[in-house]
Amino acid sequence: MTVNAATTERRTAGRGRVTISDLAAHLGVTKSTVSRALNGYSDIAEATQLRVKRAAAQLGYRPLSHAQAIRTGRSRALGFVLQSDLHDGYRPFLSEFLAGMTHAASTENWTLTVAQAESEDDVLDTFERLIAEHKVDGFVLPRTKSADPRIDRLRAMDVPFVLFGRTARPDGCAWFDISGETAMAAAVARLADMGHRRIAHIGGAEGFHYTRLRAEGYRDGLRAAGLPWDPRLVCHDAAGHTDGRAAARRLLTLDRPPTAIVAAVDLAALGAYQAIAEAGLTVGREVSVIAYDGTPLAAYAAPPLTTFSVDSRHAGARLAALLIARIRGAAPEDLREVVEATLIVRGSDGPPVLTSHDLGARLAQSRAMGPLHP
Amino acid sequence: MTVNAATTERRTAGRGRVTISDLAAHLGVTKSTVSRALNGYSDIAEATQLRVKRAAAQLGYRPLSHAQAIRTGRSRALGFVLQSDLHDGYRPFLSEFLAGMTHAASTENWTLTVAQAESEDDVLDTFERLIAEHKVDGFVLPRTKSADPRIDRLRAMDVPFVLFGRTARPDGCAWFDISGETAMAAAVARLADMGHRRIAHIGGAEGFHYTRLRAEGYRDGLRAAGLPWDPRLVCHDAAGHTDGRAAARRLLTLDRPPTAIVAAVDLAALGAYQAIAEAGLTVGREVSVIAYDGTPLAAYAAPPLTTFSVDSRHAGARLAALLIARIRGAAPEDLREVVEATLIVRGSDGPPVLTSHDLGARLAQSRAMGPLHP
DNA sequence: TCGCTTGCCGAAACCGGTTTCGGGGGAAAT
DNA sequence: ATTTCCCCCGAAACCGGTTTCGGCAAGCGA
Repeated sequence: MTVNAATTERRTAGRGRVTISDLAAHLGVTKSTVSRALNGYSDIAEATQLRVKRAAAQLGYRPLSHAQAIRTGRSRALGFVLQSDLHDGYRPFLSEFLAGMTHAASTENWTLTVAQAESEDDVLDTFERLIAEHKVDGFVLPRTKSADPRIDRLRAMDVPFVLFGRTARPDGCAWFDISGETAMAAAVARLADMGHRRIAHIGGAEGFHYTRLRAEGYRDGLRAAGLPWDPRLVCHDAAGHTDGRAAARRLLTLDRPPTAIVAAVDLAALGAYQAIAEAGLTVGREVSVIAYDGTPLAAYAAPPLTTFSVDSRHAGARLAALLIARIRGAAPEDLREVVEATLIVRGSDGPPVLTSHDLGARLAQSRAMGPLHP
Repeated sequence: MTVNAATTERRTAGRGRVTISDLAAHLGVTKSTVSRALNGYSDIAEATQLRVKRAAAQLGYRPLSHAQAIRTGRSRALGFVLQSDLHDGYRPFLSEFLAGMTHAASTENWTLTVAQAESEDDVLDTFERLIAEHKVDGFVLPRTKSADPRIDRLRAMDVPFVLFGRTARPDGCAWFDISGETAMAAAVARLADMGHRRIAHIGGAEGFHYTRLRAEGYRDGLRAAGLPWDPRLVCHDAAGHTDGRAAARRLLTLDRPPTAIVAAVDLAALGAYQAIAEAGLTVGREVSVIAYDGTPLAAYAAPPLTTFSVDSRHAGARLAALLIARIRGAAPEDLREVVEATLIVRGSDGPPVLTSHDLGARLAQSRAMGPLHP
């Protein structure tokens, strides 16, 4: 205290921030002691650790992550790169998702840096750059594909990452996901219970693993209900509104059309709405629809869409926590979580008012009389 | 070259990155020379600067922004904090906006770090924290209010910032904005040209400056068309679908109801759609609707919504560029841009099929007969 | 009593940059 | 020919942390 009185006088320049040297001088120890005490090194006496930590809290000392990074190579930053050539630019959940990630990150005093890339190759380059410049310590990968080049690259670079979603070759991967397969199966079960016998599936964009899982869930649901799987009832690669409309149009020209549709994504379902209306039918009566995503606007469709809601904010928060754990060295096998989506029952599903046979007849008749004479 | 041969041998450890020392050794100069050459100091000979820059490019040297930050206090990072208690959680443009910001930032080798706060006070605390820890050098402020506490705080802290939107007291502020006022005025002009004489306005959420500007634009449009401004025709504080529906319901109970509605936001317009349908009317015939935002889903409403589209990506890019310029010392008065929105004509507007008087009579009659007998 | 281990902490190097200071050397001035 | 000035650049300190190394003192057994 007496010896260090002079150095204690040294005023902190930068914005009044208290540095590790200030803290050390205040305590009458060296900054190396402070550093090791705060980082919990065992060669610092328990009592000293407590004293240092208490003083740090009291003086409001927070280490500069940049300064740490230069020595440790770790910047306490999570990376998130969004790929903007993915044509389904509609992401109402991004805001919630980011909020979850940054909230969870900030509780550990980590930050989130987001980058952007034009193409898949550009994403990989961005990974390289961000890692080379130590700007981030790991990545959260949204929208995982069954075969995902990003995973291969990060694995090769030995850079920590976590998936939002699952993938075909899961070795070395940590993830958080929402079970689209059980949701789709539950949707089929619900419709079968209502009396539907012809239930179609409009699948999501090809390549993404969730599309595969949801299609499997649809199949599982049929099997559990004792219904046959008919390839004519499943449509592939419907990413958006237009695709969904086209898919539903095709389904309604079938000899034995479906009386219910389970869509992998809300947007496709909303497209199907339009096709159903064009055919002179009413959603929720002649044709039931259940979808997945919980898009807010779907609540205002006519009729309001019955859909599975996902908690994007919670997903973001879990992913951030998992990634931090992964960076700290946890094994990826221990960092895998899958939760259930929750069904929001609204007005687009109900018992069939027509059998598939009668529905087919009615559609054939209206086609013969022209679309404007139902 | 001969003297430094030994030091040149020193292998780079960290991930094979080339450091300033590597580059200096390679060139046979000191790292101070390299640093000043790359930063364009005038006390380095032109020829040397060229030689250093060439070698840096060739060897792929990129300074570690952390290492720079510790001395300069600048981290080459833009801050963006999203406030998650803003109930209008629907932000389909966030993805585009972020893409624009990060793209522009990365061309200057800057990054974007996003944070999150639960409340307005929390936002201010987050500002303090991010600045104190030198994590960002400035902020982009979305959704500016007429009186915005964030602006006051950042002004007081003397931290650079730019607004997405304008504000009531613009001194010291830089901004990028899209002119909602001219858009609203153009909408009124368009409708007046079609023959509408009673044109209503459904205003946006109270407090946000864009709401005020769009309301002014509506008024300007009326004045230019020689139409009177009637307070009964303007609704306030409609942030979302529900508010928009309520507002339109009220408008349709007026003695002389509007034959056209200009909505400040798409969501409110979509709510109005529902109220119009409930009243047994058809959007685009008895009641025209023009809105603002360019929400993608509005293209699939029935009828497709005529609306003003904003280029969120461009906005993000410009804001990033402006903020970087601001941080580098440009005067805020020189960093103000306002661009026009572009009208997307779809199916929700057209000449009135009924006068306001006749429409009022018809609505009164259907109210008397009950809502189910139009 | 002595030597040896062990616990605890200080001194100093280090990370990768930036910035200050000072001096060598060539050109212009005397 | 000498002085002066200025152009360049090297040497070293510095930013705020982390980590290595070594040494002092207390505790232990012999």
